[in-house]
Amino acid sequence: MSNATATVTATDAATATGTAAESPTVSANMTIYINNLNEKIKLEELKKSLRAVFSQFGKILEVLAFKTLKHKGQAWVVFEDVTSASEALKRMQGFPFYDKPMRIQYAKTKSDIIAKADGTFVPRERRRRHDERADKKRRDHRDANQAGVNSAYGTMPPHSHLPYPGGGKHADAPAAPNNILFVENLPHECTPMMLQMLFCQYAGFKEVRMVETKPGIAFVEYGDELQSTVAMQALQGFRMTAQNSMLISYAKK
DNA sequence: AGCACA
Repeated sequence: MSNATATVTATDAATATGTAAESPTVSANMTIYINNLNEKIKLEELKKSLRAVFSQFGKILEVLAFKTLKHKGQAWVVFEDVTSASEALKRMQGFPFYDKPMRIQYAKTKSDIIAKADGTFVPRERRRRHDERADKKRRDHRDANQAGVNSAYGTMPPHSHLPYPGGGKHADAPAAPNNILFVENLPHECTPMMLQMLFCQYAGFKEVRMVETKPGIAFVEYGDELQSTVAMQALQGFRMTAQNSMLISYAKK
């Protein structure tokens, strides 16, 4: 008996240590690092949607995402304080976003925007691994402007080639966050009134729509996508009956 | 898988 107890204790200790294996030496940070994001989503939309989904946890200072090979499918959301970041990390871990569960960790390092605010910012040339230090911004007389190709406005538009022939959405892409929720797995005896009682608790509620010929699903409309997102978070997985947990996603438009 | 500040 006491042996067993000792074993359990040892296991607990091992487990506690093992927990760190999920996020090795990364401690709390005001910035969360998200990966496993759907790489098919355009950056501007992705950042906007991340902001929509995460702003419920606190003020967001910045959302960063890049499309380079090394950084596809990843984003950083910078919160104003650590508490917001922690809450976001916990609550949104594994949240289905564009059909893929988000994987969230704390960022490994402090975001520039934070460092700038607290005075610890050091310009990047120091920490960039091997920056060709060609342009050290030397005080040479201004170099001949090379036909303007490197001007601030010379960058390629991000949409120079579209991944899908349709020019945008393709069949299996989930709907982007929007003001209308799509609710599934409802018990067949569920009525619009029952749903209204649940969904009208959240700000911006407008209406519930059900389709007679399609039992088990409903559409719930809010004033905007922030409001619909809050309701989704709150009611996701809500048990209507022992075998009916609501599955909520954004409606396709 | 991949931790940057375009």
